[in-house]
This record gives sequence, structure tokens and C-alpha cells, in this order.
Amino acid sequence: MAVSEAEAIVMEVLWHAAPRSAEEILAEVGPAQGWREGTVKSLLNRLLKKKAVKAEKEGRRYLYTPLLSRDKYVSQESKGLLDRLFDGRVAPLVAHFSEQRKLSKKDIAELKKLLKELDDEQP
Amino acid sequence: MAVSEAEAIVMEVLWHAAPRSAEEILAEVGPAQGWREGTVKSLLNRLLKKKAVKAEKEGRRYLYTPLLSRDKYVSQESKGLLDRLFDGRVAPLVAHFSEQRKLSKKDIAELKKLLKELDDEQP
DNA sequence: AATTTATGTTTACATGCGTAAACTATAGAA
DNA sequence: TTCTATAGTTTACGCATGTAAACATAAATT
Repeated sequence: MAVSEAEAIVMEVLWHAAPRSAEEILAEVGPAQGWREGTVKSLLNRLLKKKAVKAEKEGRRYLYTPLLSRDKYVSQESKGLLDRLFDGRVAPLVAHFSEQRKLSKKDIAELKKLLKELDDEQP
Repeated sequence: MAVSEAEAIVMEVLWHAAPRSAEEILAEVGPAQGWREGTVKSLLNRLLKKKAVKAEKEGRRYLYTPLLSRDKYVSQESKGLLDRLFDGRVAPLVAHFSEQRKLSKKDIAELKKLLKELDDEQP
């Protein structure tokens, strides 16, 4: 089952640093998201059920660690979008952003560099 | 309110050719999706409520036409993903696909062409 | 005119999600 | 030892979604 958007926000905290306690996670996302204790606890439980995180007892509480890697999550999400909207191909996606003028100078520079590196790999 | 995934499949039919009747839409997506009549009708009604399509009476039935453009929809979806996962920037997204070896030869060629065109626009 | 057929409209129902309150258990504090 | 603070577990509730069935209505057919 898929990790939902709210759950992904909790995952981001754990991807950034793990293991963390529920309390630490709350401290990190609660204020920004306007979430209470119960909300974070529910999300953690759903993530446990989905096997996206694991919990290890540490004293009276649990410390949570990701089982699903950010890379894997990002891959799934990106591939989903690509397949649904761009027939699974990357160039049309970039072309879309280009048409929308959403490519920054920095993006363009980085893309050039990336392509050059690909050339160097496979001459 | 957002157009859901199932709704987007109906939209794709209309983006491809509109106006279309419910019957035509069913004929086009029903078999592939395993959807019955009622399902397509429900989706069309939700799309109407969301103002993503409009309906014009034609004889005893309605013909549906998109109000939301595919371009706008694609933009929203893409921007959402980009913001959530790549800090709003395109280059890291492409880098991700590159790392996952998801860039085809064709993608690479097209990206090069695209970047060259951008150069030519703004010399 | 009565019945069947084609369409659209209303209602349904399980599941997931966002958001939590209520409940429970347990380790410290008094 | 009893009370309290803390952390996890259970239950809740409204809304969206996927997936229709049931119902209403009007046109076409018998």
C-alpha cells in the first residue's frame, strides 16, 4: 500500500535523521504542519502497518527507523507521474517545464553538466 | 478540488477528442479499465461538480467537453511532485532518473536538442 | 397506449486519509 | 503505595475515491 502525503512528511523527518522518537518527530513537524501528538502517532502506526518504518523499544518509548528508502519512494512517485502523464519518458517532462518557463538558469546549467557527464561515461 | 486518478483517465479521453458522450467514453475506457456504465457516469458527474468538464445537451444525451486543459492538469501534477520531492527544481529530478538508468538514448538526444534550442533562443 | 430501451440522477458502500480524542499501561514522584 | 506524567494503542469521524446498483425519465418500439 502506498505511503500517503501526510505519511511522507513523517518519512522525510526520518530520512533526514533516524532513529527518532515520536516526540522528536512531533517537535520537528508539528508546528509547521499544525499537527498534534495524536496525529503523528497515527501516522507512525500506519507507517508501521505498511512496513515503511520499524520501531525499536528504547526504555519506555520507541525509536522509529525507515524501512522504505527515500530513493525508492522518490522512484515510485516519479515513475508513477512519468507513466501517467508523459508516457514514461523523461524528455517530454523536461520539455513541459521548459515550455512553462520553469527551467531556471541553474537547472539548465546542471542539465548540461549532467548530459556531458553521460557522454563522458559512454564515449 | 483535485481531479483524481480515475477521473483523469476519463479526462484523457476527452483531451484526446471532445465533445464525447458518456457512451463513447465508456466504449473507450471501459474494457481497458474494467469499468461499467455506472462508474463512468459517476466519474463524469464528479468532474462536472469539479468544473473540470462541461456538458451540453445533444438530443437525449449530453456531450462532455473538458474545461480543465491537459496542460494545466499536467502542470499542477508535475509541480506538485517537483515541489514535494525535488525542492521545486527540475535538474535534480532528471538526475534522479539518470541515476536510476531511466534515461533512454532517445531521452538523452532530445534533452540535448532541447538545451541547444534554449541556447539559441537566448544567446 | 403500454412496454422496452437509453440516459441521466441519486444513493450506496467499502476503503483510505487527515485529523485527532479517548483509553491503557507503566515508570517515576510524592 | 498511590498518584501522575508519559508514551503507545484503540476508536472515531468527516470527506474523497473507486466502484457501482437503483431509480427516474423520456424516447422509441410494439
